[in-house]
Amino acid sequence: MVARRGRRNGAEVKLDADNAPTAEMPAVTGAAPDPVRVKAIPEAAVARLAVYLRVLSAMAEQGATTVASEELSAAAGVNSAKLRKDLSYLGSYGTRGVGYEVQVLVGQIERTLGLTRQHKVAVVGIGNLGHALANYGGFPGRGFPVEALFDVDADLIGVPVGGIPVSHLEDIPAVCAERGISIGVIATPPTAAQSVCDRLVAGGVQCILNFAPVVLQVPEQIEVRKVDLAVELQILSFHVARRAEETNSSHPVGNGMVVR
Amino acid sequence: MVARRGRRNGAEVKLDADNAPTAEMPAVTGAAPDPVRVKAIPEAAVARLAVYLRVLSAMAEQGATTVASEELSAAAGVNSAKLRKDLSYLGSYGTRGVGYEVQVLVGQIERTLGLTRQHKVAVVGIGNLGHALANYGGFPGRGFPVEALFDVDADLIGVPVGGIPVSHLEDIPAVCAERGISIGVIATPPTAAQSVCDRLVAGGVQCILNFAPVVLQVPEQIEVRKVDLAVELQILSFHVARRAEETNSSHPVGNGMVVR
DNA sequence: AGCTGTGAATCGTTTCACAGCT
DNA sequence: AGCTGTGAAACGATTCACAGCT
Repeated sequence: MVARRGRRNGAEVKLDADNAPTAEMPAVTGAAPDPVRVKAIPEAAVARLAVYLRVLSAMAEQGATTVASEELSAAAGVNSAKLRKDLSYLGSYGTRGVGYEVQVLVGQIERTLGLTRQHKVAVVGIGNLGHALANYGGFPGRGFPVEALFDVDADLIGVPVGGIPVSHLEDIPAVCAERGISIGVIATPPTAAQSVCDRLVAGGVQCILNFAPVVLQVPEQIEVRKVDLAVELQILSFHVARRAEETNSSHPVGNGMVVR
Repeated sequence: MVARRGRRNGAEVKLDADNAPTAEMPAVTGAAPDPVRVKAIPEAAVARLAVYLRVLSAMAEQGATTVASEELSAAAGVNSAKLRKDLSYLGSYGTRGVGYEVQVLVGQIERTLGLTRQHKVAVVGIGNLGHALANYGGFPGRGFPVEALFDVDADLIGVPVGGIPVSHLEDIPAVCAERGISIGVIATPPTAAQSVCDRLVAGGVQCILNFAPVVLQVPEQIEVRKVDLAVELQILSFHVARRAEETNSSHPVGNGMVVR
């Protein structure tokens, strides 16, 4: 079966934990009533689960009780094989010949994504973007209440935005710790981002969502996700350029970029 | 290495025989005078090029003239092998034994990403987020000037935001066509997003950056990128949950009551 | 008859490791 | 001696295709 190959000789050995994406390993759990443990879900699948969840919630609201992979996948913009594979990471919650029960799926995805508890959010940098984020007022569906706001601007300190008074950057560690913030959102100018990040970490936040265009340095147990407007636009720009090049496939060179 | 490239990076037709379980034929059949195209840059690499570009620009500002892969990769948060591979897609612009010339690299990346020309942007939905985006005033480094704003709200029509007067959603096609908008940014509530998207497409935009939590349906030549706050937070939530599970690996924690 | 769940094949990305140039 | 450029190996994600359940 899974042949395991040695590695030549190099640094770093990544302890090959056997997580074949589909294997029924005899979990070491004793007589656990609930098969919760098992294999890791691929990162890419996690992102899609969040999308499925939204689509399913919408369907539930419209009274759907069951849904087939074909239908759900179409609504989520993926193909059905991928959808089924993704859902299979959760366990077997579908009914062959029928489909999935919407409510069951919603529950399982919420459990898997850790949405059965709240995650308090702090927003740092109350400029245009931070303001917008703060006013979102408890991001999506209640699970992510914004409970702290920070900025450097003296004129803003104490002013409530979306119901929460703004505190000073220096108080990040204390306030985050005190309020039990678990997610920090950085919406500051790039120059301030790293120091803000350090303070958030000092305050005990576990994850950071970074809107500032900088690569943050964090201790390895902290999870960081980055949303970068400039990068998104530049990727789009690349595609426009590529399309233009393709359409008038007349000037293949001009600048010396050639076949490899 | 005779890999043959399909036309497009994403979609592309399958010309694969969908039968013989183990039979495999030397793919590529009638090779027409297929022009040898420039090797396409992997999608994943494109996103990183944008990051390298920013880092390089910062280095240039501080007077650096050359940089080695080790240094640049560290600053960009990737490893050096990946960096070198990514840069190799642009061509050979480094000097063995020395490194890369910062200015040369900046120029090549800009050219590759299509940043040598401007891409006019329209922002639709002037709520909190749209307002923030509009005020960015010509996104990153001058290459993406915001030149049109739209909303449904009658109170907003005509009011200038960040220097540009807001127009009505209905005028999207006409205004976009007239001003030569190439990128549309959707910052509306989810319910409006698809219709806005259709109008942007009608107005001739080639790419869409979608902040609304919906899966957009677009003609295949339109490139869409999505930025989804809820999804980002839920991914972070997943990691918090997984870490918690790992730390206390024994207790599935009963069954949390929920919130959502 | 229909649809899920999943091994196996395929495809894309990352990493290794070293030849080749400076 | 040092650093790039790159085949090839390893890894990871997606798609195929069908066995197995309802």
